[in-house]
Amino acid sequence: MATNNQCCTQILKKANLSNTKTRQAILRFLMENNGPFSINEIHEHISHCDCTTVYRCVKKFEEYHIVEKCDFGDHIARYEYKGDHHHHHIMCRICRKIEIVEYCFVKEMEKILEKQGYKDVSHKLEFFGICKACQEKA
Amino acid sequence: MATNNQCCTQILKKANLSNTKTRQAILRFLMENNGPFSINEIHEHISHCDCTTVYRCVKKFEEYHIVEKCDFGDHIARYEYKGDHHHHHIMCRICRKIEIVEYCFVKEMEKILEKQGYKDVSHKLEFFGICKACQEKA
DNA sequence: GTTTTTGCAAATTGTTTGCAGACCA
DNA sequence: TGGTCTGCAAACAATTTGCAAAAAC
Repeated sequence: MATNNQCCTQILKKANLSNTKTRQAILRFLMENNGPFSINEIHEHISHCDCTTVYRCVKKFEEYHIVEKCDFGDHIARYEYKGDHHHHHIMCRICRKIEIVEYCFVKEMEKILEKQGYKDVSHKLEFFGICKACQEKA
Repeated sequence: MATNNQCCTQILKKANLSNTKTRQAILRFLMENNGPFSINEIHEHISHCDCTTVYRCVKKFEEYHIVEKCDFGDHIARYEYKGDHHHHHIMCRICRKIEIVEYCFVKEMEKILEKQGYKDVSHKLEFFGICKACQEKA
């Protein structure tokens, strides 16, 4: 516990973010539990803290690349501690439970997930970049 | 024009959806213009029709697999006519312009998109399925 | 003529903003 | 002490819902 708090402090310090109790609590929650969490899920696990603060903190964390925002197309932003290894997620279309997917090629992954017991697997893949026009403007 | 309307009528009939002017107009707009469009974009191109109706129509269309919902993580749902060929999209992080991506392997695709002039290409890939627990409940 | 769809207004939900007081450096 | 962070309330924006009138079958 002490070690985890120290770890959070280090991360915040490294990013030049001030080290408040709330920020520590949020960051620690995200570090100790893997998988993306909604603002409400984070809020429920942090004692005495306003939802607004959670919004503001995770936004700051995202800005400093400490956490990553995930989007599953249900209008709910979810945030995940950005560990060192690249992975994707699978969400159950019914219960919304999220699990981690380690593999990294699309069609093959779908097959593997089906072998693991998921039914009707599909995926959403979107790319983001900066287009030529915007590069020239900048 | 007449042909397109006939085509829309056929699609609606096939899905057992009643064939109203508004539905025809929305479907036709989506069929004639490729790429995903937001509710507002659709609404702007349809004459004399309420936004609510657009929401309701595209939802129905989605339910009947006539259109597909796309999500780029900006809290705006976009809908695209579901043609026969599988593809993905790339959105400029700055101007939000969306283009179609034909290739289908992630890391390779990023490289190809960079060669085409996009900068800082990244992607979001999420899977959806029905988990074992939910299969058993059903 | 019955059912479905539409338009309008109001409600809902996730998220953001403004401001005064509390906390951190 | 000076600047940043937090809590609260109010604002916002995308989407949904309720209901009566209009259109489709």
